[in-house]
Amino acid sequence: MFTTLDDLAGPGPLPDQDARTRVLECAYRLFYRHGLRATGIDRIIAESGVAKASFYRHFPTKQALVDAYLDLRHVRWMRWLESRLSAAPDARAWLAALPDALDEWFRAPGFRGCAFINGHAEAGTDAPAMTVTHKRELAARIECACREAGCVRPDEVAADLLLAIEGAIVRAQMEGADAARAPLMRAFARVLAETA
Amino acid sequence: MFTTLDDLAGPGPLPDQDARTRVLECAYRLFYRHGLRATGIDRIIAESGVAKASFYRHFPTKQALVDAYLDLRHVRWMRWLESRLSAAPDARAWLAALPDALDEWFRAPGFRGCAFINGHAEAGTDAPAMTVTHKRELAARIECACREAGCVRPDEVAADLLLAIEGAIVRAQMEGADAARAPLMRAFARVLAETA
DNA sequence: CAGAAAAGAGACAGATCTGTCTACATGCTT
DNA sequence: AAGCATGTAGACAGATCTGTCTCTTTTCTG
Repeated sequence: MFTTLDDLAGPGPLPDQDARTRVLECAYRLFYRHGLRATGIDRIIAESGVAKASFYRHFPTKQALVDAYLDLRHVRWMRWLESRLSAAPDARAWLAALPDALDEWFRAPGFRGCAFINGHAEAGTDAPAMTVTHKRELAARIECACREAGCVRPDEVAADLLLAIEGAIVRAQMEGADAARAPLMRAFARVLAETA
Repeated sequence: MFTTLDDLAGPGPLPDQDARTRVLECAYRLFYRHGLRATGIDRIIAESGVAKASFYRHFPTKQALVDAYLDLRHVRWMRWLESRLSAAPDARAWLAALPDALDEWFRAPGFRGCAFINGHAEAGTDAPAMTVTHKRELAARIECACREAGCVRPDEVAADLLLAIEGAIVRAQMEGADAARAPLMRAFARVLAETA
């Protein structure tokens, strides 16, 4: 079982899956690519080849579909990360390999930043809860690795690494992967050099 | 002439300014607060107290208004930054004072992240040019300070600082100013400690 | 086989959005 | 005084968006 960036991007066309899956996978692509507000229900219905009644049977409102999309994105992204770093022999190597994994993500075709940062930015007031939940779970995962690696202040180290990660995502989204790679590497090197 | 965060927020109600100013100031607040797509022309027209024909006389399309908003935001933000850091005696102090200035911004009422990151995130494909222009001008300004401060590789130092800044903006937007402050300070301290 | 659940196809409603248009008032300039 | 730019007020068009509803067909299950 190998999880790649393609899995993160979602499967291709789904000829004979059930309606809910087709809708969700279609929304998964369109929401990430074009944004939440820019993607209308009608378009999702048309491109997923599903009847309108079927859509509203599974997702009572658009917001419900947005939430399901963010949930799925969170699960896939975390799974991709774990899979991508599963070769690391210990927590220290896991942390050290993070920048390379992110750089791969930044270079993936169709990369358009973090779905949760983008969703949060778009929502204005009252952003979906999953946008911040995702970041907290990522922070918790990193902090766990820091603790395992024997850092003296794993919470601070994790916060520092997360700051660099968020910055790299934004830089890669706006200026391309090359603009993010070296600064992210140096930031990680500096932070991890300070700790045990 | 003193530029404060209030100036960055824009003036209050404008009873008897010309129509264009009222529209632009109203858009300035609504676009930042609620996002570009979420803010309709009709609402801007209603809240600015301007006739529809007057609006379209000054801004032929909504996109033109968005561009004018981003231009104005860029000018005000850069002016605010320069004013806020004008007390720094030299470039090194200017760089060292940057995190405190940003922290003030993060704590300002109504702070909702960077208008250009948000605008870029919302736009999906073909984001407004100003979103990336703003970041390039900020990067250029920081690099200039690094050069003035005698950094050996001002471009690299500036890229590292900008990465931390972007990360801090996103962290402050999603988790609040407290989550961004300490990591940003440490990131700056580390980067600047390495250079002359 | 019979009934129920799920799905397809599409009309429809009501709201909203961008943008155009007409009609009229005000003030400035020539 | 005449002309013109600017402003207000609001109807209107055409598109789009979310969500509801009806009717028919397929598919699963008891």
